[in-house]
Amino acid sequence: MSRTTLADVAAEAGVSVALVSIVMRDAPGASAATRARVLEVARRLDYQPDNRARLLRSGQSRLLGVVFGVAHPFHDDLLTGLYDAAERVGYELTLSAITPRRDERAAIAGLLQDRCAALVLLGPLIPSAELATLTGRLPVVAMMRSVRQRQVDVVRTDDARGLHLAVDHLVALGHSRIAHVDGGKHQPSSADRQKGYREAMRRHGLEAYIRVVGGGPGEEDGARAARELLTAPPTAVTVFNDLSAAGLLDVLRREGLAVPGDISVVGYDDSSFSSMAHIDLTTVAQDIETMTTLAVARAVERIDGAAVANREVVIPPRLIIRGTTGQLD
Amino acid sequence: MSRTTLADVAAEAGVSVALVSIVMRDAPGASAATRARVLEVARRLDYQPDNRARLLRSGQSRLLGVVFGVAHPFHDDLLTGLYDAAERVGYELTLSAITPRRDERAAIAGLLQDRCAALVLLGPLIPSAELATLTGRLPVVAMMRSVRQRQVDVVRTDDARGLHLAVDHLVALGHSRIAHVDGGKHQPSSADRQKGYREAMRRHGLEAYIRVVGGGPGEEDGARAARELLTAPPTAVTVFNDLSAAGLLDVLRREGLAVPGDISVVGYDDSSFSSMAHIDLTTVAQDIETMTTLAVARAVERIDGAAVANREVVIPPRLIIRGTTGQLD
DNA sequence: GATCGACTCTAGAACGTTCTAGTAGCCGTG
DNA sequence: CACGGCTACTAGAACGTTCTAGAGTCGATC
Repeated sequence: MSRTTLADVAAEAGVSVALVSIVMRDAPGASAATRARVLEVARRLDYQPDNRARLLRSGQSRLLGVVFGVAHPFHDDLLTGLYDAAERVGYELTLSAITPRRDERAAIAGLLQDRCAALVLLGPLIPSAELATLTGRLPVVAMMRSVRQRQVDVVRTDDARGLHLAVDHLVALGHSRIAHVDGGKHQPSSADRQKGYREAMRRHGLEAYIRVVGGGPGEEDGARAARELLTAPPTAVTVFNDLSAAGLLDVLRREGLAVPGDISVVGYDDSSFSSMAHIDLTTVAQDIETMTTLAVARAVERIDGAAVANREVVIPPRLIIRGTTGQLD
Repeated sequence: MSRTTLADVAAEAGVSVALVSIVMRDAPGASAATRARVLEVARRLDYQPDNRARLLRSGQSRLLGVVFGVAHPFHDDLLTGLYDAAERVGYELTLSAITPRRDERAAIAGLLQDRCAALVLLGPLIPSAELATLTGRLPVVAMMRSVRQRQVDVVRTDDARGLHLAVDHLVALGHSRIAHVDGGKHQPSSADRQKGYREAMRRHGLEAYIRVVGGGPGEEDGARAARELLTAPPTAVTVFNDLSAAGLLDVLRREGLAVPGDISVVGYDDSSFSSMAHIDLTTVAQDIETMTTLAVARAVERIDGAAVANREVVIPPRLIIRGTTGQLD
């Protein structure tokens, strides 16, 4: 388990440590001949650069810390996009997970001592004041949540507009008794989505039909909401997210309601599983590629000390019409 | 964005750098009085230790690299357990994800230059020879997959036995026409589970009823298998994993089959979503806590250079009986 | 043939920490 | 009072890298 270092390679190749460093970094200052020879020796000795020493010396880490939650399938989709975006700009990602027994604060603390250059938080739940104090130490980009504090950058979907799209679509199909399953008070984007729902209903003159049932981010929350709805089923329902919608769908179908025959359902997120044939959920898509690209770009701008014009970027959502919504008879 | 270092704290507190280091590490060699004073100054200057420098100097990194796949919900459950287990033995975790555009090799390469002390791989797909070469550099523990090469440690569930449990349970309920939905040739544990199914069927004298349909690890694979089964439905089916079982269940129910009335279904993994009321899946549980604890323990033993008696640890599974299996009329 | 510039290379300091080897003071013991 | 053995502390090297400053070499230019 002995690590070969620059010094080993240098000794073997008969050159200085500095020169080997130059070659490994592909920096100018070495002849083609020695470059080849050093590379050959490095390969032979199975040299692996030590990132830690490298970052320690060079000061800047080209490393983004990402906090995600194991309970959120949609976070997996975002991680995929973040890896792509980071690679494009030459950054690495370090991940820190939130688990049932490891909260957001612990996840963030883990990243802080890794000296990453900036933090990207997926739907952070901690108070925004706390996020603001973090910015004293490094740039912070919050995704999928708005933050009042001016120091924190935000990249999010226009969630109110997302629910406008959903309600408009349902109204166009002839629905008026449209309910909304909420995301619960712990979900940052929950309020915006509910607000969007209410606005859209009012705009269509349907305030009399406004009905919000308590829910949450998980499948079981949707299932619970479905049972509550069944007491007096509406003809359509918009749901906080896809996972919750999946739970709701399952209960509805099991109780013998046809979707979309008896009731139409719209989810939110366009999680990768929502497109699968057997779910086939009409949903509001967050533009993952744009969001992740912008979040990474924003983090890098801050790291580079660039001036940032609009600290809050709001991306328009897209309605994806699939099989869970249909014309009202 | 200026980070305060040990030297800053030392200067402010009027002591040496070494003493501050002692205090921060909670090591013996400082009086209670100075300890308190130094801690106070550190807090006031908002000192954060630099993990990189710390690890660089102390040689051993107390850091485990974990490779997981964003497409596998069960991996999220394992991550949860791994975090717990690592914390108990005083190790940290660095995660590296496999995404649709970032393969296992890339994920591993990312961890290697972080100089983590060992690698824990969740159901690795790369050839075992390649895993073996990795062990030249650092200890490697593969979970949920057997590896012939002697250098690689393995912690896995006794998958064959898992399917024995499932088949035994179904037979006890009166079933004989029991089919198995496979995990596909890319899933390492697929072969063991299929083998277990065949053995158990034979043991019960049911070889005539053996029927294996092609599947895979995802929800859509299960849905596809369900459509294939529908041509001549068996009375029970064992499925490669829970995710696939969920897809299968959905298609079956949609086609009007009652579960477990017309057909019983057994999953595998006991993923967190399988216990939810609306899925309520009978399944073979992998013992997450034991597996993750042992995987971490094994990694640590190797790091410490301890001799390892049995390099392959096989954990017995447990059958969790829920609502998708029932007596055959 | 001296001077310049480009090119290749090297010595040694730095990054922020831990570790080794020590120094100084103090107390108890014979 | 010399000695040993604590306790509290410190100087300085070390970890593996990058970076700065500069030293040689060589050919071209004046």
